[in-house]
Amino acid sequence: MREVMDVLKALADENRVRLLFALRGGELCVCQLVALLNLAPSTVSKHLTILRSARLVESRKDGRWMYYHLSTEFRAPSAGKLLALLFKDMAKTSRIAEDRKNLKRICGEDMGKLCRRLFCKP
Amino acid sequence: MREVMDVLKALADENRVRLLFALRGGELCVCQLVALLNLAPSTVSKHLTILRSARLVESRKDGRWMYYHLSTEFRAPSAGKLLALLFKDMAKTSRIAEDRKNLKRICGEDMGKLCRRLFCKP
DNA sequence: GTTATATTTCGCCATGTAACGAATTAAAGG
DNA sequence: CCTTTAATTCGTTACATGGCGAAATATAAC
Repeated sequence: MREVMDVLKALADENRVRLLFALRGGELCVCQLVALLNLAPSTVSKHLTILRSARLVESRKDGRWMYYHLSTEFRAPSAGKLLALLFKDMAKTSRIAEDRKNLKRICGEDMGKLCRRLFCKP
Repeated sequence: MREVMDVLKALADENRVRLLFALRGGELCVCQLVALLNLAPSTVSKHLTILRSARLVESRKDGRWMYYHLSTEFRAPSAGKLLALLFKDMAKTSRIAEDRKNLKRICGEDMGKLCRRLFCKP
């Protein structure tokens, strides 16, 4: 029961659901996810840790950058199917549509500049 | 997004998931659900309210008794499928197995006695 | 109508969680 | 090496949530 509850608890926060949606298109760097949610890096990092503990995402380090992607294999049985269902349901909500638009712009930006911007938020 | 998040938040508590499981077999009276979870009646009532706001359960009043059952139609798209998936995943966890056993016993008991027991917990 | 009974609502407390900024770690680049 | 930079961990704060018991509500039984 613990494992499934971890998944359900991980899905109970809107920002984490937005992260999962963003990652549907492929792996993304933490700085891009920070730009998307417009939250403090430390906050986003914590959310990603929670998603990873629930086995919903995996990470890969490339130099200074950390990339996150959706888990290919889920320990919790059929969490993948659950996500697929969720994605289908929510794909058309306004917030997700907005995110998709923003993400397109963010992915077009230079990642160096993006990161520099992260550290001088007033 | 709000509607789906309501469902996900409702599913993020173990006791509420246990309630949903218990209701799979058909409608149950509040007092039976209280006996199952072994929590204060007010607490169980609150959980049921949350499940109802998420449109996961519906209620029916019969005299003094209030019966709850799983929603037949879910406002949040495919919440039903989501539940089905969940049920399939968790049916074999020990806690749920234990609940199933207890519920069988509880349903055999006289409901009047059950209710009387609720109000003299030390 | 008064009492008993089943459930819910309310007020409270303890714990959990999301957010931030500061400090820390890890890897490049000078 | 020392600095810069990307990400995480830590410490704190504010707010959400789960739990209880007491009071309120609604219905049946007397």
